[in-house]
Amino acid sequence: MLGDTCVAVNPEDSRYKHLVGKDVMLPLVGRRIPIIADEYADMEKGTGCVKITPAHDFNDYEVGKRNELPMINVLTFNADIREEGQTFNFDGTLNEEMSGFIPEKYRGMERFAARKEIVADFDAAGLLVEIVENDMVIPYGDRGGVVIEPMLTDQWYVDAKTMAKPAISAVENGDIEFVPKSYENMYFSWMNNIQDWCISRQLWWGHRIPAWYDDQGKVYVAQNEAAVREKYKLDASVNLSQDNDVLDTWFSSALWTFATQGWPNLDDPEVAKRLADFHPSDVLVTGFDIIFFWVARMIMMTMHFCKDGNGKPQVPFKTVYVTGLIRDETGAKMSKSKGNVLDPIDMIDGIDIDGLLEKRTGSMMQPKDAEKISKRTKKEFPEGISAHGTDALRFTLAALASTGRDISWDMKRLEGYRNFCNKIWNASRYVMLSVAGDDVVEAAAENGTKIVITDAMKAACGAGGEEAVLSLADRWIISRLQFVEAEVTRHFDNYRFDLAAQALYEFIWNEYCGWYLELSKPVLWDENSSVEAKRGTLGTLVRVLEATMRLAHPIMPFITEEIWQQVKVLAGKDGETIMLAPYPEAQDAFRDADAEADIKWLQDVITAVRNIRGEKNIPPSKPLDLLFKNGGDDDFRRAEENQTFLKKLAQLDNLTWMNEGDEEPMSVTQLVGDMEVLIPMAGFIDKDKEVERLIKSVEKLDKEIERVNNKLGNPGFTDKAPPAVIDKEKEKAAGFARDITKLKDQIEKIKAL
RNA sequence: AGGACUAUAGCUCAGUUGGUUAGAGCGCUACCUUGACAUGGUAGAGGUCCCCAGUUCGAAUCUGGGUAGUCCUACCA
Repeated sequence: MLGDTCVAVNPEDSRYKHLVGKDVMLPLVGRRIPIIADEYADMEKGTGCVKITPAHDFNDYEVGKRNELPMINVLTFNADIREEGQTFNFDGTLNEEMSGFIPEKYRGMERFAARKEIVADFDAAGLLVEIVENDMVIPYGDRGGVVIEPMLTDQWYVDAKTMAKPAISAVENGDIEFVPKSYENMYFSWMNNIQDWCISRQLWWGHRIPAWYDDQGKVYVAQNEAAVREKYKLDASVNLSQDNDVLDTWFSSALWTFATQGWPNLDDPEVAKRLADFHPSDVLVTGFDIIFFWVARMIMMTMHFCKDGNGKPQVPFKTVYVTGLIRDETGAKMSKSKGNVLDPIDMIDGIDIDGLLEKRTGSMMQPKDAEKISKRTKKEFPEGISAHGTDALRFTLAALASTGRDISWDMKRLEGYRNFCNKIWNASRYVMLSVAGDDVVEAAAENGTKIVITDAMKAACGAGGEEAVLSLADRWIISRLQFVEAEVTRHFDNYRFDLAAQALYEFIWNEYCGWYLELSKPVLWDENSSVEAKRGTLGTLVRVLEATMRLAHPIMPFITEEIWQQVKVLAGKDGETIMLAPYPEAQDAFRDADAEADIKWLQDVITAVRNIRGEKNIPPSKPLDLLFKNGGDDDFRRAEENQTFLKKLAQLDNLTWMNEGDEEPMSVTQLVGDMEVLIPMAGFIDKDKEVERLIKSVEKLDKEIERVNNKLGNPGFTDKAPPAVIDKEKEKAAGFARDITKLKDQIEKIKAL
């Protein structure tokens, strides 16, 4: 009421049209104020008339500016009523005409008391018609918890619209790229609607505003006081005092890429060189929630202050990699007051439940919150958090970092990747056991020392280039290593840390540990293997492990360094640390499509046998006989060449190739390509169950073949689809048909037995 | 209110420009103390790709509408 400078009605409001342009007398203060028409007044609300207080309300401020109304500041910095209102024109200059008079009884009064008093005085004067409940959202201060009152103050502003223009085009023309790209929309929508930026803050911590005032309040701006005196030719007789305000933290932060290199001391040759070398920088990694606050401001400020040799504005960085936020297991944002914050250190080192409770509730201001949080914490982590290690945490973050989405933290994933670290460690243990022998490895483990690498060990691995023969498995894993190297590199290049992590996981666990280590055993444990063959396998074990450690190092720095230090010499490498070792690069010369195809066949046969064991509940310890049937030349060759591998990994006694017309014993069958794998099971087989199992497979294939045939029978498909797609479908159909024929044969045979 | 994003297995998530029998890890089931590892091994079950319509020979994928959720911005005399 004390600061009102007009009454607004809606221009469409027929009730009040005739009053627009007239004045009313503001009660209590006796101020004469105009009635104006402004669409801000809502005809539906209340009387449809609303009083306007431009100095103490955001909306009213806008109305005031639109209608060029004066503004009257009636509050002190304590939010008490002033002795007299300060009256300004809409452009901020002092207003001499409108009175800022405040009745004596309100002067110096606390704001809420004054409000009550004014309502009471309205009532007493017979001016109060009714009091209506009105729900509204009022902003409260974070720190003090009191209602925030907008008011007029002097502040420093940056003309953001002007600065935004080059910053927008830098992203439009690709000088700066967001990853993922979709965040560019967010950036544009912010930059295109940018408001002038208030950069002054009333805090004690920060860069002080470089503005000085003389005793008359006249303002001078320059880099420092001496510069001010020189620039404005002020001698020592003029008293100068610097503005007490400091710069917005984002203003200071926006200087980061160049200020850290020594800007603005460009005359210093070292600073100039640093800027030339390191500016613009490459990649900024940040959360999407500060694209507005920081990223946009950095781009604007840098392009304003930094120019290249031709005067073209420099960007601060070329790529902005935007991460998601880590949320808790229920998807809620982590916050202290909710008590759902997980400290990375606790996941690395572990913490007991008491320590965790103390951490989460120790500094709570509200005791009732503390109780809730401690209950929740006890339920979620009854035993506290166990130690998982740095590498596991880092790997988990990489694996979960798919682009453009938040991460709901999953402790189970962390456990899985801790197990992965353990797996790697044990694989390296197997390699060292194979190279150095049990006694040496165990002695070293007991003493906590490294295994001393002898010349004999090096020679056993072929580290000096001694003659070696590679097994099929050796050639296969070397070929697969090329593949994973290329994959991981590609994913890193695309900022797909999740896919890089997945490729590493898949290769190390399934291919290297799951298959290759097992395939190395028949060679290493066979007394009849030649020295060269053993050297080939040992050398491959060691070299692939060494390269894999370098490949995984960015995501698991510690365990890879530890293992690398042990195996580097065996792999013929040297160097102080894995950190300085070159990153692996795939080499086409080491790719071996034949070896990959052969091993694929081997895996399929072994899996087929294991499948039969699983289905029929035959323990792995019981050796079986295996019959091959209907294979081609490749099948025959592969079976011949890989007898040792097959016997060891599938636990087989005899391998027999069936010829046309041979009597077929009662067997369980699996298909491997065109070939059939048979396990004779006279006496153990349940005829009905086996038939049932086979019928189920046939039914599944029938469905597939029906689908494919429908497709192929559709002229729309055969006319319009690309030939490659059609061929693929035809091939599929033929394959299904072959399989069905074989399975049906098998069903007949079993039924006939 | 305006804008953006998300929806795929019980859970956490992949699925590149439309053509896969829709994948991974965890969890689940059965079996296994085989000389790296039970923080392990082998095999397996589990999906109306939120709903509706459209485009197309063909849609988890593209378009429109709807539902649910998350976030940002603004405002509510």
